[in-house]
Amino acid sequence: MGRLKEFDIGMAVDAAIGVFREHGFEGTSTDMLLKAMQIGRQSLYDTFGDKWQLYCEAVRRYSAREASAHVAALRSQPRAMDGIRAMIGRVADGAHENCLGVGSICEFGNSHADLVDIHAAAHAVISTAIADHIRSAQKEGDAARDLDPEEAAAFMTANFAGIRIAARGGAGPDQVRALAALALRALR
Amino acid sequence: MGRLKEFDIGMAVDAAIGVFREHGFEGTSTDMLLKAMQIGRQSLYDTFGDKWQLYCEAVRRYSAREASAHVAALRSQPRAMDGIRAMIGRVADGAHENCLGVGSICEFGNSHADLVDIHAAAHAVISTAIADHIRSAQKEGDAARDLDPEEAAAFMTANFAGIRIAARGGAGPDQVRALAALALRALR
DNA sequence: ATAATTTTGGACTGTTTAGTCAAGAAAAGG
DNA sequence: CCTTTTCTTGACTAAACAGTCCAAAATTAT
Repeated sequence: MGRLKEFDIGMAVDAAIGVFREHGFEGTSTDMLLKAMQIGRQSLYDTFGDKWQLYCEAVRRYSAREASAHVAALRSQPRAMDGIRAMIGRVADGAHENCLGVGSICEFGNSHADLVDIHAAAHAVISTAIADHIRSAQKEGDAARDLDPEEAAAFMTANFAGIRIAARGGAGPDQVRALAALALRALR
Repeated sequence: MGRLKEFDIGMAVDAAIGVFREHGFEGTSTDMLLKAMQIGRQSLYDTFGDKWQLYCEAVRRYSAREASAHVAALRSQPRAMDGIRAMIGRVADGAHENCLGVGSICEFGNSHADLVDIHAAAHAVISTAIADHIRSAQKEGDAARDLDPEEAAAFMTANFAGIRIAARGGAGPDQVRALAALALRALR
């Protein structure tokens, strides 16, 4: 049944994620990818098809992981509002590293169907989880009753992007934390 | 004293802005620029130096115009908080078109000194204008007293980016307006 | 007019790009 | 052990890339 792959595909995609999130799709050459992934040229094309498919795979893996981390942070606290605080705190703490999701949307918008699907899937997971937590927080008396949970969830995810871009633009940890605090303020 | 330029430099830069804001720097080829700007190759290099300098010029022009528009919206209303509302409303209304400032930060972060300076200049204008208006709104009783005006201003600009990315990611006009309303909510 | 100066357009260059080809190396199944 | 399948390596290709060169055209100042 033939030879086995010498490299771990997950690891290779992770390395590709590292390059793409820093330089975007257009700013990344195949040579950069090969060096970072530590694989040969043909291995890349055999395994992933072409640069675009590898990019999609990277965005997919990144988004899925990011979505799980968001949800995990949400559920890490017994009180719903504390979970929301933990989630946005996690975003603030990691904001110094560029986000592949934001970069991908910024670079391509919704002009590529396959990419749109990937983003939509991750966004659905995150949004519904946040909306649920907003509803719980409303019941627990920590969030305003007049908030629309879906709108509030969209507001949170928009603020993730805003915080990350602020950080990429040079905002320091204190400023980033202040942004997170103000975003939470809109919920009460 | 030699021949005069046949094209208007401002117009040409505007055309370049249109291409750059849609495709980013790396995603734009010189041929795309020449076609959009309707000038010859040599004219581009004589007038602007190279692709990077043209890009910087485009970002500079775009940022300056955007900053003026923000400030104008702020000052369009007698009451400070109404000005803030008008400003974020303007962002929401134009969010369907991609922002070159956001795109530029997303693509290059703060890794290029010249670009950092351009962003810093525009950001300073906008931030101080917003902070001033927050202070006025506090005096007029429309904004919470415990807000730090600089933090609140940074929060607003971060939300501009968040709103624009949400729109680029597919959010419709209603969703975008909801995001703007929630951002304002954090101020009171 | 004419000379000086500058723009302009097109051809050109060397490099980098994404992607392919072909031959050899390695390992699983029989 | 040997065949078959797959992976790996490096050379290769054709196109796109940013940027340059040069001669012709155009316009102002003298």
